[in-house]
Amino acid sequence: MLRISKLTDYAIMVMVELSQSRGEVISAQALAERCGLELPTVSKLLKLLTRSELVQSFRGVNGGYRVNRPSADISVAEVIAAIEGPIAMTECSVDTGLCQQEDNCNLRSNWQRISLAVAEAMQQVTLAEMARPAPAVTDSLKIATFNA
Amino acid sequence: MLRISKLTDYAIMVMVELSQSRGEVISAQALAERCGLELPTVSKLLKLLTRSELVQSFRGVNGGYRVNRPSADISVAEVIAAIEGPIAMTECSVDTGLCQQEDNCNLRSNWQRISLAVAEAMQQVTLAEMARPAPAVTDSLKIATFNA
DNA sequence: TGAAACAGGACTGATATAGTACTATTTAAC
DNA sequence: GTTAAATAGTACTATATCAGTCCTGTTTCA
Ligand code: FES
Ligand code: FES
Repeated sequence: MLRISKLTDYAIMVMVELSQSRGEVISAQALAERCGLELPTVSKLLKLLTRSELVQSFRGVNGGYRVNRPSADISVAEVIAAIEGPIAMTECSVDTGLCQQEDNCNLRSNWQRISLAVAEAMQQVTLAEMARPAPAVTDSLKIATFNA
Repeated sequence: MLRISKLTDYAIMVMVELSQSRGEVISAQALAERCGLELPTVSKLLKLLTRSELVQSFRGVNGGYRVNRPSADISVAEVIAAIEGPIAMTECSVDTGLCQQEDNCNLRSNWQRISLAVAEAMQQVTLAEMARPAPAVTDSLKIATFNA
């Protein structure tokens, strides 16, 4: 299904929530409640998001997490990359020597281009946009995803 | 990493090989050899590709598989969909009621749009293009995938 | 009738994901 | 200083998915 992991999905929810209170420090606990997720899970995500510097953390009493950039400046692609690593459809899209097929196969450069196109598509969607429902997708468009 | 499964990768290899001999019937065994893959694996893939009518199968002695459409008319997206199902980033992109978060979360319509954009990116790449190496991806572009 | 080839499904081992738990560290308030 | 609140880091386990294989049946041609 070419899907993002559940954790990544949660991460988007958390980031959307956080970025709606830009500048405010919010604890993992509070975020978990607002998003309807478990604390340990949210906690794990926030650690990853902190490492990627998408959010800033504050330890100690009254600590928590904060996002500095405006939500319109943070792309979905960044959040995905923070949780899952590089947006790459195959091992070989990231670097040479990683794909088992590399000897027999010269699809590598093409996979790189496809990965790039996918990454760009997701880079154009910001958290600000995610925060409000998009116009419904029509059935005629839906066909493109090869839904049954 | 948002990657396609290995099987899907193999499927593209097989389809590229097959589509380069358009109209010719080739056995699973022969395809396995040409692609450097195991017969049972290739066999499994070809069954799936047949169900999606991307290839046509012929049973019995001298049987095998054939592709009818020109390689320039078959998109990578179709092959992915044949192996993995709909191109959808989240459960809820496919249909309502499938995503656990649906009560708490109104990202659904946005995920649908993103899935659509991704699908469209891959629909524009044909097997004919996959068959020959693409121009190298430059480093400046590579950044878009958030490689380290 | 027999061999070549696909169809369908079932099974197994390996791998990745999801979720949790534990310990250490930092900070503010008292 | 002590305590409590909160994050950091890591390790662990159960589960689900994926990859790969195998078996049995069916079709077709020689
Ligand atoms: S798919 Fe990675 S080298 Fe061909
Ligand atoms: S991500 Fe599926 S409903 Fe929100």
